[in-house]
Amino acid sequence: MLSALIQKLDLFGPLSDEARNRLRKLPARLLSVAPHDDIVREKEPRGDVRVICEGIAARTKSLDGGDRQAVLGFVLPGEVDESDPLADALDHGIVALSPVKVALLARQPFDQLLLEFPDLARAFRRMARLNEGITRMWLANMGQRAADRQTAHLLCEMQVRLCAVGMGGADWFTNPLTQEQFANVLGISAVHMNRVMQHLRELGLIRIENHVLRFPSLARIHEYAGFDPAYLMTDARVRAHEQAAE
Amino acid sequence: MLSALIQKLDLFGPLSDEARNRLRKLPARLLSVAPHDDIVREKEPRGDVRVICEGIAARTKSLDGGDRQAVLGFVLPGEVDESDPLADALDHGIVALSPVKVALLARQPFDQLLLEFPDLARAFRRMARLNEGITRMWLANMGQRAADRQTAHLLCEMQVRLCAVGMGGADWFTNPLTQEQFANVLGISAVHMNRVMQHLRELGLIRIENHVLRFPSLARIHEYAGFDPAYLMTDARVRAHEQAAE
DNA sequence: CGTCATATTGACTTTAGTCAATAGAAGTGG
DNA sequence: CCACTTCTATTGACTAAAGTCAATATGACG
Repeated sequence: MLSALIQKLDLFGPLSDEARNRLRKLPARLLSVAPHDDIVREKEPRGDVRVICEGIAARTKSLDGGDRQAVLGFVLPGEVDESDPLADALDHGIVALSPVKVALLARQPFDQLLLEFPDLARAFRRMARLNEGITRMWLANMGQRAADRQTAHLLCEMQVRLCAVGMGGADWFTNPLTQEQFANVLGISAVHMNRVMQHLRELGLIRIENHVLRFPSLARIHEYAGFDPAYLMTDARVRAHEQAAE
Repeated sequence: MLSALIQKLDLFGPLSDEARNRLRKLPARLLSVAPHDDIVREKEPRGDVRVICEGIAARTKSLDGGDRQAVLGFVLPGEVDESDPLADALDHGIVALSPVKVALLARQPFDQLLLEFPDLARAFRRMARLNEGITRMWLANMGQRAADRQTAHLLCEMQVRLCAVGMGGADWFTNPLTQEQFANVLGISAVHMNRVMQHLRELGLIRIENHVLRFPSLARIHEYAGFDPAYLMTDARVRAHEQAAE
């Protein structure tokens, strides 16, 4: 049930077998959530630790008394509801974007485990730090540039991240989002999102068949988007992993 | 020299006198930086810890090979260059927005001090967490809403934060930024920024004399901006402080 | 007094939003 | 498997927001 989490943590600092086993044995319940439903409501008092096992969710913050819902980032399989599992509370909500399976881990034994295994706590902190970097990149990407560049950048990021959780390959990924959801993430209208997608297709930067989004040329869309995957730390994590394997 | 830092840390978790003294005695140099000059360059290898003592700086990320420079957040007096002082490196630069005085603390003794005084480390972590919350709020605020609301929101935030470092009062602050800098922060053009400012003045939401920006009615601009100061944790910090004083 | 940075204005272009309608795809019950 | 509903994608026409270019004030300061 927690294999996605364990696999991901492992990339951030190899876990001992014992930590791994203890994590696996934590009291947990599995929950299915339909797209558009809340996984954690904003301002909800801190409860169980939520681990996304399957599907994709988004961190959201509602504005203007609920009129708009800003998307702060994605939560992918293997990630937890709080960027820092030791934080007091969540200042934002989490909503399912696709059908999602969530594991609920009892808070108390979880916290206990982090105290017992500093390596585990460290892996979580690193994961949190990666997410902060991604948030900063989103902030830089959005608001500063034209919608088509933003979109291209987002797609590049999704390719790398979804690839890491088995939802894609070297130049493609299985797209879990509707255009309306993309629009919401970037804060633009759905109509405009549609036109941007067409534009990217006309430029030959993306191709879509079924729900597979493919980049005819990685180099070209990276260039167009100004995308440098360094901030996703894929390399560093792979390196860490390889070291661990030795 | 480090009084701003110590005062701020104190709000996040009262420091022992010893921690305070040791912090004060760290090997340090003081540096003056002119507006527009770099305090930390992006991708610069990790060096001394920089503490802003006076003035205001911004975290920035350059896009499209240096054409644009996105602003990720402010660094105010008492804050350090890295949100988490234990992080490996900085994924962004820091540039002075006004004349700034920076203290450079030798990295090694600083790290050592954090290990010796877990309370100190904890205060830094809390400060980092606050900054993450602010970044998320910026992400939500920008990109989603019209420029005049964004601007109003930013001004509300600045009032609270600058007030906390002695650059303002209950309904005003000494504005350290030019309109061009504001425009850059919000990712809009300087011309549009100017028109937005005029609009806010016409609405009676702000008033400017010399470099003092005043809100004729806190309630009205908060309402207009959809601003809720909770994310700045001013209350929590004040409470923590009061408890400490007992 | 002259110079430089900052703020302001006007005219015009581009980007994105809104409204409304239509076309396609996917899913459901019979 | 088909008819039907519903969600998703697409299009056109029009409006509003923001950018760009260029000129002109306004102010701070040596």
